[in-house]
Amino acid sequence: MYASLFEKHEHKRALPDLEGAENGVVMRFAPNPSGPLHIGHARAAVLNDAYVKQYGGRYILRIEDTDPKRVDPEAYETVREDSAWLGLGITETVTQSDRLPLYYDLCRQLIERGGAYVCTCDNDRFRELKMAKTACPCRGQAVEKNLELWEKMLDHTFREGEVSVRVRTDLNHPDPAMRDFPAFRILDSPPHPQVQAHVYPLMNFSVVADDHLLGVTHVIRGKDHIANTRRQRFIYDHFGWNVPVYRHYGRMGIEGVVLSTSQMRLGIREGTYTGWDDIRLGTLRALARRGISPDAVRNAVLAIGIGETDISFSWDNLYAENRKIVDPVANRYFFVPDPVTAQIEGARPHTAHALLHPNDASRGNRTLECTGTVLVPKSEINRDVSMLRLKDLFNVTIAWDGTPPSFTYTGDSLADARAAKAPIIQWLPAQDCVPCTLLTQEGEIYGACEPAVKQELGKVVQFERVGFAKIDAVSDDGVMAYFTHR
RNA sequence: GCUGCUAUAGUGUAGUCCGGCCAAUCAUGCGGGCCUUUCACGCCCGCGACUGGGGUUCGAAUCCCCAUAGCAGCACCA
Repeated sequence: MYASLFEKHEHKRALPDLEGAENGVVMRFAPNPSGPLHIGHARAAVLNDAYVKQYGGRYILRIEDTDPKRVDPEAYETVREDSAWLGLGITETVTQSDRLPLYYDLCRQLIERGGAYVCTCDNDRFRELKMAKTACPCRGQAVEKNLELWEKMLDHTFREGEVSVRVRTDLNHPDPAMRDFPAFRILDSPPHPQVQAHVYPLMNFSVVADDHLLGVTHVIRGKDHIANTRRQRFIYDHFGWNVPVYRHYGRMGIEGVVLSTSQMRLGIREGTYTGWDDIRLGTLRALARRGISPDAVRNAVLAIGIGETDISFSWDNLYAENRKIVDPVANRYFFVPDPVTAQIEGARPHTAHALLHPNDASRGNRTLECTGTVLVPKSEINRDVSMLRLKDLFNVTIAWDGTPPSFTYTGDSLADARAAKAPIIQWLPAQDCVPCTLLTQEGEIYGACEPAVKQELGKVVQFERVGFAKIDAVSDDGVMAYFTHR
């Protein structure tokens, strides 16, 4: 199922080859369970996914929840749902908080190998020493002493902030970030929602442990991890493990939406946003609600690729991808924004038959009964126009002999309208239409649409001459739709 | 400040490793036209870039040096 889809993309946009991937790969997508996935996550998720699909292998969803401060209990499920929406070919899911004993065991081994020591120095003090390239007193402790202290960490002898496990690296390393970085710390609060613990690995340790244990062969991640990759290298070397192949893509600037989880959460709590799928947010749920297809997100992200340069995400490109997907399937309807009522003199009852899709007559058509009074967009009625063509219906002249202007039927001929260069506009029978609110990122547009739109709940339609819209809710009061894009 | 990375049109991207086939690819965007009872789709035409300066070479987007700009990291976050 995915194969055919993928080949279609692969035909046009091949990702660069990964070295050592010929016999298949094991890759992973490793988000924090702190909230729903957003476009930034989608890049990591889709890129890794694409390579697994290209070379074959396993794709691990690894939920990285080793900092209880950054865990939202609901996000475990949210992350899975969003991953599924994106169409990721996840073959297995692991959660780091389930694996604490594994990390503890490896930590003991690392200490035994002399690759780590337990440090009881004050944080600021250690920092000073680190900057001065000098060893702290703990660094010279015997392995036995370190093991003893490690046991005391585990048995609650120490409290938060009093002790940490450090990886022995190179104190003379030119980059201070490399020097004896921490691997474990104690966190007494808040409690972890998933597990009872107080000793937690830092990301650099748990990532190495899991990448090794799970057999990860290739890692594609953002360049904010370049320093971590170098740090993690020290741990691999202590254990003598094989290092995966890494690729670091550049920073992606995304304008116009909120991406910060804390900002989103705050806004939702305060009522600024309606929820995680508020269309002003950059979450995948928000995109879905607006009618962006997951394949459009995939294609847009794959087109960006794994370049190391910093880029700005292009909504235009995403919309173009989405339009390719949605245009062939979206039914067309009339939506009249900011409507004015026009009574048309001399109009006998007409029935309009408009195609549901202009390029596919087999989909059938919709019928609109005009009895003489119609709704038209206010923006189309101005003194520059003397004649209008109501699309699929007939022609009307406008006379500005008073306020409001008067409308008169002037025949059915499309050719006449063309000759007069009359604008062809959408309209609705005044007696047979429903209120419709179109929600855009800029604000709400009030109007009316065809009653048949109610049957498109959950789908993307095209409001002719307005743009694509996702039908979000229908009720006796009318229709709520989200503007997707033009 | 220290450590490192990157630099092709408005945006994204190909080409850079192994210099000539690149007066630079594709997509998107924008402008114009055709088609069309939508300002959608489709088709055609056009606009638009190798950060700057040196050097090597018969020849440089591609190699070297310098400059500039941007970014990342320097957390008991991931």
